[in-house]
Parts: sequence; C-alpha cells; structure tokens
Amino acid sequence: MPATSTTTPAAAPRVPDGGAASRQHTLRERNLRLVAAAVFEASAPPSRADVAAATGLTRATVSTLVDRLVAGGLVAELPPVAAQRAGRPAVPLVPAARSVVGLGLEVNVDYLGARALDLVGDVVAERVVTGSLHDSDPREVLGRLRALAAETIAEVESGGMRVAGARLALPGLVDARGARLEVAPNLGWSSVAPVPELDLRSGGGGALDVEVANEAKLAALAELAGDVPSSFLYVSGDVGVGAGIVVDRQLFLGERGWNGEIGHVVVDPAGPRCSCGATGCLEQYAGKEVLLRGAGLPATAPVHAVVDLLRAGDDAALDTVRRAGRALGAALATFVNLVDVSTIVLGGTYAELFGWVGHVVGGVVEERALAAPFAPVDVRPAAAGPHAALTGGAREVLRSVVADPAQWV
Amino acid sequence: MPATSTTTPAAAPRVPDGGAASRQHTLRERNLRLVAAAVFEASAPPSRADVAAATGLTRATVSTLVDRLVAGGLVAELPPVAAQRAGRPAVPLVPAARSVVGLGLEVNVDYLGARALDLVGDVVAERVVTGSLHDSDPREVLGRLRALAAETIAEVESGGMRVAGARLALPGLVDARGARLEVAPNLGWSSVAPVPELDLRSGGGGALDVEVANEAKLAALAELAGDVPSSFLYVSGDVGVGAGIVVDRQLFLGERGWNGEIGHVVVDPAGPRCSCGATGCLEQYAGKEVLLRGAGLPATAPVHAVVDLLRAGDDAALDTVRRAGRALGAALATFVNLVDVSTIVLGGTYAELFGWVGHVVGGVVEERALAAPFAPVDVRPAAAGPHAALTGGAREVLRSVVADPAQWV
DNA sequence: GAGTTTTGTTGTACGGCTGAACTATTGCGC
DNA sequence: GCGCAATAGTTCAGCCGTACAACAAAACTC
Repeated sequence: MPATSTTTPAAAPRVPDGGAASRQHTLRERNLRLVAAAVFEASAPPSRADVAAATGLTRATVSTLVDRLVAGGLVAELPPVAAQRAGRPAVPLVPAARSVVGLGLEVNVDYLGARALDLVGDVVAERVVTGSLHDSDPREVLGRLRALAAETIAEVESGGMRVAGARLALPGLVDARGARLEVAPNLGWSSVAPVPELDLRSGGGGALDVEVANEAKLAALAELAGDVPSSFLYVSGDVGVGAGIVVDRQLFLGERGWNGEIGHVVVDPAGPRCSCGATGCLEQYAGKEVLLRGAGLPATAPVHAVVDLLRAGDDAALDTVRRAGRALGAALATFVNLVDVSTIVLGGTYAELFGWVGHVVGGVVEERALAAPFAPVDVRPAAAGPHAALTGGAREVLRSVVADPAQWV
Repeated sequence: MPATSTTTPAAAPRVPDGGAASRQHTLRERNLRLVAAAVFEASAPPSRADVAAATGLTRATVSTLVDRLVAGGLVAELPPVAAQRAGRPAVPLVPAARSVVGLGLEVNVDYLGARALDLVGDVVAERVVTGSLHDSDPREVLGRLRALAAETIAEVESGGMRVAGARLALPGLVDARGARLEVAPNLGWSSVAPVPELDLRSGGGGALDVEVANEAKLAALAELAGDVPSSFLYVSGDVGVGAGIVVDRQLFLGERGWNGEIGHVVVDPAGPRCSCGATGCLEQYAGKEVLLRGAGLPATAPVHAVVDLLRAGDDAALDTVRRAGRALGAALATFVNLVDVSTIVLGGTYAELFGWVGHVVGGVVEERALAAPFAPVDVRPAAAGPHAALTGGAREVLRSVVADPAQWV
C-alpha cells in the first residue's frame, strides 16, 4: 500500500467510477467492466474459465457477462481449439474486430486528418491531408476536417461498424472539460469551441460524442499500444514542445488539463527571448524551427534533412542537436524531480533524431535527477508511427468503451 | 466530462477501490463509504434524510448504514432539534468525537513529535521534543520517537479511544510503498526502514498500521482542514524545499512517490553550486540557511529573526528575501507549467515571510505561467499551524478510516 | 385537536452473485 | 472401443442488499 493511495494497483484493471449510489445494477456494470478488461488486457485470448480465475468471479457469472459482451459486439468467440490436455476445449475470447470503432481527429501545423481504429487496434479507415495551417482560419479548417471526418464515418458505417465517439487533437491549451481550445500559438487560433463547429453525426443522425485534447497528450496514449511501462512521460517535439504524463496507463491532466507545457521551462534565464515573453525557454533550444535553422536549413525543411546532415557529420547540425539535447535533458530532469517518472519517451522530432539526442538527454537527466541513484531513468524513442495523436485519440475513445461497456450492450 | 477522466468529479466523494470482483457485500461497503463521506464532508450536520438526498440512496438504506456507523463509533447522533418548519425533527449526524484517532509522527531536523487527532479534528494528545537531529543516528532517534509514540498511544487508549494507525513524516525521499526512507540529507540518514524499528503496538498488543511519507506531502494534507480549494500545490520551505501536489483532495505522488522535489529545480545554471551536484538549484536561493546567512544571521537562528530584520528595514535581509522570492517564483512557474495548479500554498519558512515574499512570488508566477492569462494563480500562506506534517499524517490515517469504514464497524 | 409535513422504520419484491449439481467435450489407459 | 478423469460451460435454488411502499413518530398550523 502506498503511503497515500492515489492510483489503483499497477496490474489490476482500472475501475474509475465516482461516488454514486450503488444498486444491484451497479454490480453488473462493474463486473462487466472487469470482465471486459480481463479479455482486452490479456496477453493471450482467455476462455470464460480463465476470465473467472483472473477476476475472482464464478464461471456462472462470467458466462452471463461474456454472453452480454458478445451480444453487444465488443467481444468475439474464436472456434474452440483443443488444447493438448484433457477436458472440453475452451472457447477463446478476443476483442471483436470491425464492430465498434473510435475516431481520432487532428489539426496540426502541417496536416489535418482522421483515423478510425477498431477494438483490435486495426486502422479501418483513414484520411490525412498535408499542408501548412500556420495562421489559418479555424472555421474554414474545421469545415475541412468535418468533411474528412464525415467521409471516414460514412466509410466505417458502410462496413457495418458503429462509431463510439471521437477525440480531436490540437496543438495548444485545451480546457479540462475537453470543450474549448484556449490558444494554439502555432495555428494562430484562440478561444475556439470546435465541437459545435464540427457537429459530427452518425449515420442514424445522432450527435457523436466529441472531445478535444492536447495533441501531445493524445500522442502519449498511442504509446500504450506497444510494450511501454504503465507510467511514463511522453515528449512531443515539433514546432512547440509538449508533453503528456501517463500514470498507471491513464493521463494525468493536472487541475485544468494544462500540464506538460515543458516547452517553456526556463533552461537559462540569460538565454534568447521566447515568444511567451520569458527568456531561455526550452523551445528556443530544442524547438523544431530552431533545430532546422541551427543546422543551416530553412524553417520549413523536413526533419529528415537534419538527419542527412548529421549522417554526413555536419558540424553545425551536430552542435545544434547536442545543444538541444542538453537543454532537453535539463528540462526533463526538472520534470523528473517535480513529477517523478522512470521512463521518458521521446516522440515527434526527437524520435527521428534519437540516435543523436538520446544519449545526451539520458546523460543529463541521470546527472540531475535526484532519484536517479535509486532508480535510473529510461529514455527511449517513441514506438507509435506517424500522426500518433490520431491513433491515441481513437484508442482513448475505445478505452472509454471498454471502461464502461454497459452503455454498448 | 474531461477529455480523459483521471479524476472523479470535483464535488463527489472519492471512492477509490480497485478492480476486484463485486459481490453483494461490495455494494454495502461502497454505500457505507458514501454515507460516511456525506456525513464527514457536509458543511452542517445532516439528518438521515439529508444523507439520502445527497447520496441518492433511499432513506431506508441510509438508515441501516448510518446505524452501522453509529454502532461502530464513527458517527454520533446529536439530540433532535426542532426546526422552525413542520414535520418530525431530524436527528443531526456528526463525526464521533474521541472514538477513533489517527496518529501523526514526525522526525525533522530540529524536533520530533507525535500528535493524535480524532474524527472531529481535535488534538487529543500530543508530544513534541525540540533539539537538533542533524547527522543523527536513526536507531537512537527512532527509539526516542517510539517512546513518545507509546506514551501518546497509552494516553489515548486510557481515554477509551482506538488508534486507527500512524503516519511517519520524514524530510527525505520515501518509496511509494511507504516503507523505506531512501535518503534524508539534512538528517544524514539513508536506507532506513523505520516501521519495524518503531514496532508500534496498540494496548491489545496488535501491531499498528504505520506508513512513512515525505514531510512536505503530509504537511500539504494538513491544509485540507481549512478552506483551501480541492487542488493546490503546497511548498514546504525549511532547510530543504519540498512540495506536495494535491489534486481533488488527494496527494498526487507520481510513479514512485518521489515527486515535488522543487528544491533542485535549476533557477540559473550559472548560479552557485548545490550539494546535489548541480548548479543554481532553488535551494541555493531560497533555502532556510541561505536566507539566514544572506540576512547576516547564523544558520541556526530562528526564521523570526529575519522577520525582525525585515520589519526594521534591513537592506541585506530585504535583498536576500526578494532574491529568494524571485527564484521561488521562477521555480513555481515551471511547476505550474508542468503540473498545472491554480493555487499555491506557501508553508514553513515562506509562511512566516509571506508578507515579504508573497507578492514577489505571485508576480513572477503570473508573468511566467503560460495559462495565467486564462486562469490566474492564487499564491497564499499556509493556514495550518506549527508541525503541520503531524496534523497531516493524523488526518491521512483518519481519511483512510472514512474511506473504508467497513473495517471499523 | 385534526390535518399536514417531514423523519425514520418495517416488510415485501426484485435483481445479481454464489455454489453445487449438471451437461458437454476432450485425452488417456487398457 | 470403452470407461474414466479432467476441464469448460450451463442451470437453478439460495442469499444478500437495495428499492418501494406503507406505516409510525413527532413536530407545526389553523
């Protein structure tokens, strides 16, 4: 038991659920979650008996709950396969493919897109359009996103699938309710309420549940698809530098959802002036544009061009990247001291440059993090592919489905 | 609804509870918590009917649950008082006084002590012994604390009260399980397991539940007794500078319980060398000893001596405190950007110096926190009295009792 | 003092889980 | 090939805790 238990035990499935009165049907909802979690988080497809053993429920109860999940299209049965041991062969249970999907949406500085994932984690539909959206008009851009999303929804529904909801990733400060974008400097947007603007509807005409979130935070969730530990810090390096804190496989958002603004940690008060008004912010050392310019490239060049220079041994590029790595390491050490994470995942620009910045960042963190002597900090590149926030957003929708299956059966 | 719900709704009582199978008696346990929370968190003593309205349970159910809490000595009934309106007069329900107590223990640099609080929040027993414990022997000191605690427990039990458990506050890094102190530089302790050393027992001879926690974190919890908001950052300024992050009235501990080490945020890499190895750490600007020396006082002088100098308009003292305030403000702005809190409570040294540092800290934070334009950050002095960690530790024990009353009825 | 209003209690109904018995389907030994 | 053991999944009576409704208690009102 932790001194003050704020998180559920690491291994157990999470059952959030607030302080509402518990009636008989509350039992059913909670156990339904438990059974769904057992099926979705198992390393191999479990049988009903396996689920019973894992959850502590009786096989009788598990049977009725699994039947409900199967009827609701969240779980599927594989054909019974005879094990090499005696006894009736078990029916393996797996997440149902192509039944319920989550929709990830994103508007970022140089693209906008939509991606639909099913419960298995497969991409069942996707639309991405590239192009600069620097200083763009929110209404116009959201209109285009709406068209993309509508196409994606239509494609998914024509395949007989249901869309459970959507998450919109934006590169800026989003309020904790997931309704309002306060400001996105690199888009030039401020005070936007994107949800009514998008007005997404399912084929039946019902309004779709859409929530907005910060791009780095949703990208962090995409990492959970891999073999990342249950708690980590994800750093999304792009024009700005943002971060998502994941504790026990869930985002820690802080009081109002505005945490993780690592780009404006002051690395050196004597450093260059930042757009935020302060001096020596991390972004002035490790932001994408600074990296590109430091390597002698135009601010609009792709990051891969820097990699080419680094491979060629270009001194300016090497110096710039090393400087960025040290600054990033210092900011991350501060982060580790304040928030306490043992794993740091470098995404975005830094994932591409990992071969050059990884050890620099790791070294500085190891040196400056107070707890490093007792528990070393692991710094690693992101595993999720491009447009990670699309995947993370879709996954987040699906997580909410699995966390409350009662709504879907 | 937050984009990703990691915390329960602000107002609702928190029901933690992991992913275990739910049976019939789980309902009872959960509703018992709910009812207990309704009684303990109400602004005025509620009747059974009030509790029913607040929780959504029926009066019938609430009656049986309240009867159980009364029988268990957690809740007491006041004599029915006739309201000015029609109807049978209600029986007001209040936390039971002098029935169950929590024990707060602390070893700090210049004192050690024990404090017992009952469910009402009254101090029912206390022992504090001052004296320097710099570079002390853990076994010897814990032996003295054990004697203090045993006296306190005996006093409480002779009054017919039960001790529900204890929390030991230490000024250092404590592991997340609340069992081990990794290092406490200012005590000169490292790798100590204080719980078996203390070996606290109740009068019946049963071992007492004891958990260890960081001093600043327990002190933060003491603030919850006042009218502080449900989420805030508490800064404990002493020889070291520590912090406790409270989100929705609960400590946020990070992955391993080592967060909040704000004393080693780098304020200026060109600054003085710190004992941790880095340069320009906050502690070198705003630590108690630096403040005292900067004001021309010996490092062992009481903080009040600085206040006297400030009142007298002493330039060295004013400069030192202003410099400390700016450094603290910069570190806290970083904290706000990374963790997102809207209220900062300054405790320890800074509470005493608040009249001089408060506005300096507030100004710098306002200037450097990204979200400040949308939601100003409130900087205020701590309200809890001296030895706040003792109160916080005792409160934490009581919180665990109220959070799981089934064990106590 | 009868009607009204609100509190708290009592008894019945119902939903959901358990546990034990039962059926289904395999492997193994002879 | 057949009985036996083993494992998976299903059926059904029993129990527990809550809801609902009726009731008792104790005030106020006119």
